[in-house]
Amino acid sequence: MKPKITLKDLANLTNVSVSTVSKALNDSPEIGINTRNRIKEIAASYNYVPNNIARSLKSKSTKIIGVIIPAILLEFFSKVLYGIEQEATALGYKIVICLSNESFEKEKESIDTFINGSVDGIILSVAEETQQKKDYSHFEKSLKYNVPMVMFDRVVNDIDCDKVTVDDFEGAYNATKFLNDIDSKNILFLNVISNISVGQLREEGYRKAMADLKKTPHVINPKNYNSIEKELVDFLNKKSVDAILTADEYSAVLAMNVARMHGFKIPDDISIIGFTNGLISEHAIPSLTVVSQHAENIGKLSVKTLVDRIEEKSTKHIVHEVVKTKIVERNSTKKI
Amino acid sequence: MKPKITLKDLANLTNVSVSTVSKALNDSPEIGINTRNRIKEIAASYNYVPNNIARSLKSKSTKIIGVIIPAILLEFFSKVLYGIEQEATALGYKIVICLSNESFEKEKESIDTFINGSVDGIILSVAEETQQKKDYSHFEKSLKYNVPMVMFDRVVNDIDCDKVTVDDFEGAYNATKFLNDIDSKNILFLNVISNISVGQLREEGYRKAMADLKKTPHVINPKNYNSIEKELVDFLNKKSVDAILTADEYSAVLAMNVARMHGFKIPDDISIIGFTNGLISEHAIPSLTVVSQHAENIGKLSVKTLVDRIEEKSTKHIVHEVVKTKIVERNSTKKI
DNA sequence: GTGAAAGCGCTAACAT
DNA sequence: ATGTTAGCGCTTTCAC
Repeated sequence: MKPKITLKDLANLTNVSVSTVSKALNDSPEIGINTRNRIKEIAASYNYVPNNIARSLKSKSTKIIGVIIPAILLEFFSKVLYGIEQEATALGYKIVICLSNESFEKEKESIDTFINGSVDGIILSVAEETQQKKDYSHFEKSLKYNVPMVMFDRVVNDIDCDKVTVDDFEGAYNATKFLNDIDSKNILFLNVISNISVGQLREEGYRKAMADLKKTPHVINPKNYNSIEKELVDFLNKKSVDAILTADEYSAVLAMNVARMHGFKIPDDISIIGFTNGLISEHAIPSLTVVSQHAENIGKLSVKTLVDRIEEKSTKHIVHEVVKTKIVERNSTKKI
Repeated sequence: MKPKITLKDLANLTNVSVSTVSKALNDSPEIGINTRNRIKEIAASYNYVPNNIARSLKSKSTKIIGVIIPAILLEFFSKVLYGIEQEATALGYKIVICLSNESFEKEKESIDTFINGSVDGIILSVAEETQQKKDYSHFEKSLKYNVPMVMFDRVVNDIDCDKVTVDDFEGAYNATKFLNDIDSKNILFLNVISNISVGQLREEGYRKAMADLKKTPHVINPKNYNSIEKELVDFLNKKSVDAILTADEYSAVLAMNVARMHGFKIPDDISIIGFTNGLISEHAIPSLTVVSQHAENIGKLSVKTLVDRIEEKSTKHIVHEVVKTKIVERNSTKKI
């Protein structure tokens, strides 16, 4: 990569000082309009572009937001990312992305690379492994370094930073009520993600709704997607079920297939609702009724919150924004 | 964001000079082992982290790769991104991402923000609008600035830079042969993306295969997803068709549904193959046979190619890597 | 073994 | 209206 032209080069070329060139290019009124134009022309003809690194060093601001997400292949996160990028661009920021791939170590390393001055702030969603280890020292570290940080979706309550979450509790609560309203008698909650915060919140919302409805809750927590079929079949053989709420999207599709293979008609015999409004819900047959988290909005709101903090427009208090969920009704639930 | 501790602060704290501190922290043998350790301890206790911006300014290398993709919500691109991130991390680089959202202007702006020294190189896939306008001046600009660049998937042949593509021509050629091998008589090519390079290449591959098979090619080019149904139905009513190859993934699912609604059994009456191995292919019913492009590998290979160029390990010649496609056989095609 | 000094490219306070 | 100078935080050559 051959050296680019610098202010100094331009100064030589134009026979003025570096500062004059700098001021001219920044349209400072200090410089006469004619020299200003002359300098600009020469700069343009040499394709001059100011070096951003040098600027950042001087201004102590990079206009870059560091983003750490657990997985890009989960559609939810790529939607959030879409929102983040849009809002960041609108506010004049760039984003640099690290993927933790659900690993504690990678998350920690990512934090380290962000607190060395290369970003103005951090947006992140906590890795699964971190939530299990409950080791949050790296977050505390980044706070100690005074790098503004906002956590979204998967957050750690003990960490004193801005947060943007989805109302998982209420979303599950409402979905349960919804199933009840379409006359479901026995509602099962299928939770493969009980190891992460959002999974737990959704389960609590379900339990609360069942309690309010004076119904007995039924929950199964398969270890992973492979064990769903067996556990679900076992349960269906033991108890009668006419509605299933799942903590994620993919489980709902699997549950639908399992139920159908065992002779249930959907939605006539069993209604199914999943969490997350993604491609596979839309294209499943029948299409899946889901609790939508407005992923894009979460991304946008995270950026707004962070930038407010960076530019110190926001109050000193920690803010915790909660994005409301919405039920998107499709064909996996009975119409009444 | 309160000021962080610097080398200078450390120098005061330890009563040695800045350069001594710098050398000590970088484990220079010039510095005595005892002072070295003393300084390191103090640095650690003050949570010292070297400022990366300053380093970059000095070293003229950022260890950052700029990535410009047309859309993050297309699964193909998020898979490529996954590959890019993995390989970049492995080679000690970070990535910063811009989304062109298929817009010429955004793509141009993104290039501008990358050629100001903030990245060591650029990886990109060309926006749809750019391919239609055929205005490639911004790419020429970035080349003039000597920023290494690699284009992947959607590339511009006229631009003199490294490229990584999928063998779209061969992929379509092979898929057509595959359909012929399972005894399809009338193979239709459904192409909604004839406006971008890869769509054209796939169509050419199909036409070549049909020519080699001495069959008459049949192609329909709907303007968008909404017009697929009508055009396809019109065609099915006019001609007999027992196999459909589509230029993308989503069209294949739509085609499958349209065909079924019109009384065709899949795969018994019509076999269908799509391009791109994504979630919806896997979860469609029946699951879809596709031409897989190995998105992740494309990402990894792009990074390797770029880093070779950045670190000048590669020869001076432009390289054009071609990733082979593979047919993933599922249930939308007849078994023989 | 340690330090002084220059310089990466830019900005801005302070001369002139 | 233009130039001089210092300095952002770091590395590195050269001197002691």
